[in-house]
This record gives sequence, C-alpha cells and structure tokens, in this order.
Amino acid sequence: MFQQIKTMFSKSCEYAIKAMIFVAQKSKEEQRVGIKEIAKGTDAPEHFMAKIMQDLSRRKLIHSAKGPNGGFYMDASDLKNSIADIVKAIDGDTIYKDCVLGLKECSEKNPCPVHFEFKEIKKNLIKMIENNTLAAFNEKLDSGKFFLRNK
Amino acid sequence: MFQQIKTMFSKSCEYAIKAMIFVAQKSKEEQRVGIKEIAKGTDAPEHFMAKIMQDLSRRKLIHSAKGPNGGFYMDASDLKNSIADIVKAIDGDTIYKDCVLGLKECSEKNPCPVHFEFKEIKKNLIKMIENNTLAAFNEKLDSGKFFLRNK
DNA sequence: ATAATAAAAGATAAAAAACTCTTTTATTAT
DNA sequence: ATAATAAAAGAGTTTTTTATCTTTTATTAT
Ligand code: FES
Ligand code: FES
Repeated sequence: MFQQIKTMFSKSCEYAIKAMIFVAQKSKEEQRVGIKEIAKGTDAPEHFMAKIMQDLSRRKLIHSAKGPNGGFYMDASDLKNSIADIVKAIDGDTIYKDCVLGLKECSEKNPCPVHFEFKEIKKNLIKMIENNTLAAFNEKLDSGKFFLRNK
Repeated sequence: MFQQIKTMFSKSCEYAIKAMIFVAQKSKEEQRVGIKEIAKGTDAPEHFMAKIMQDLSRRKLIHSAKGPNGGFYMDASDLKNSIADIVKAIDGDTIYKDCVLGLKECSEKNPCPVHFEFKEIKKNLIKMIENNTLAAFNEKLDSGKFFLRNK
C-alpha cells in the first residue's frame, strides 16, 4: 500500500528556500558561501543541493564565483527576491495556475467543486510568499530565533 | 534539469476527492457505482482508481459491495465525511503536522523562518477542508455548475 | 450447482523525484 | 606555468509515485 508524504513544496524547493535564506544571512558582508557549508547549514544532501544552487544561479536568483574564495553570494538586488520567486524558479507556477483537483484547466467557467473554496486560500498563500522577501527575512532572523535545521 | 509539478495534494488524493464527490452525487438514491463509471466520470486511470477506492473502503470512508449490482456507495454517515477526512486517509496528516520547509519538527520552540507566516495560511486551509463535507457538496453541486472532468 | 458480475488483491511496469558520484571548467594564488 | 580550489556539468542510482495487468474472492441470479 502507499504511504505518501505530501508537503506544500517539493523537497528541492524546500532546500532552495532554506539555502537562499542561509546565503542571504551570510551575504551581509560580502561573504561567499561554499556548497558544503550551505548543505551542512540546511540539512541537505550536498550534491543534490549543488544542483539546486546551479539552477538558482542560472535563473539569476543568486550569484556565484568559481575557484578559490569562490562560492555563492547575493547582492542587494538578489535580496529583493521573495519566497515566491524561489518557488516559481524551482516548482514552477503551478500553485498559481493549477486546479487543486487536477482538472486540465482551472477556471471560473469550468470550476471544480472546490474551486471557490480554494480560491481564497490560494490568494492568501500567494500574497504571503510574494510579500516575504529575503531582505525582510534577514532582519527578522538576526534575532536568532529561527532555525534552518534541527536534528 | 528538473521540471517539477507540485500541487497541493498527491494525484491519488485528487482522484480520491473527485471519486468521493462523484459517488456522493450518485448515492442519493441508493445507487451503487462501479469502478469503471467512477474512473470515467473523474478522468482517472481505472486500475489506479480501483486501488484508491479499496483504500478508502478499508478506511471506512465509503461502502462497497461485490458481485452483480455491486459497486461503491455511501450511507448518510459517509456523507458526513469532509475533504479533510479524505486527505488524511490518502495523504496522511502531513499538512497538519509537517514543517513547510521540511524541518524534522514543526514547533513554536524551534520554528523555521517561515513558520509564523504559514501558520495562519495552514489554519485557514485546514478549517476549510474540515468544514466542507460531502453532504454540503452534494447540495451545492446539484446546481450542475461544477465539473469533475474537462478535456 | 453454475455462470456472470464486480470488487479485492497481487504482481509488475513506467515515470518522476530525490539523491550520489565523477569529470570538467573557471579562477586564484603561488 | 602549475597546483589548488570550488562551482558547473554530466552521468548515473535509488526511491517513491503513478499506472497497468492478472488472478482471486465474494455475491447474485439463473
Ligand atoms: S477548477 Fe479546480 S481549483 Fe479551479
Ligand atoms: S517549523 Fe517550519 S512550518 Fe513550523
């Protein structure tokens, strides 16, 4: 039988958000962060995380430098990215567009039975992830009251 | 590279919700609904849907009868089940308990950076799926303004 | 009793997601 | 120039999810 574990985002996306927050924190003073440090700091498998970072880099959500003293870092404009930007880069915009019950199209014309119930929920969810930028997190997290790993 | 398609529920769970709504509609007058009809009516692969129905049946969310004139059906008490009951049966209670960023524990003591932001969203989501019973859908859907398939 | 029906169960198969290992490329410092 | 570093890219493997096919069991009607 099946044992599904279904969370809001894909594992890749979870890692991506954690990594972005992690690097944002360290990027405050021109520091670069290596993939090993990122993986450790976020409880993610190193090589898998590397792929995700490459992806985020390709999509211009983060900067990277090769060679000694290289690593990942963010500039001021990178810090303006929101959780939504990360989610869109990794999981795509399915939470924006897709029908909750998997109909081919989510529309007001052909709504599934739960369309209107979920409309409001989705609106709030989207608003939240769009309003929360990495810069905003940076401030909040300086208090040290939040965690990216716990074992 | 990856192209994730991440929706709120697993495919199994989407099918389960659709099937439950489908059977609820047909169960109004002691009708039994065969697996073929359910699969067709919900755009789901027949044998896969069969597994899901067995699962729902084992978990007492729906009744079934073998043999001629057999099929799936609901009694009054089955109609009291909510979307939440279906989700819990198929996807488990991860949306209740799990950390959005995948920390081992979701807690106020060790909150991840998005914990408090998502708290409210999750609360609304849970409230919604708990408040929407199949019986409630049945009334609403009689208007014929909702769809379980569209191709 | 027998045949027909339909769900239940079992066993694979295909596809997607998650994860690992190896090689290459760019950069820096010696 | 050379060696060391670290990201990028390539090429897998493993696990989970989704889907299909086959056999069995229970029920009904003849
Ligand atoms: S049609 Fe299903 S959520 Fe819009
Ligand atoms: S700790 Fe992450 S959502 Fe609660």
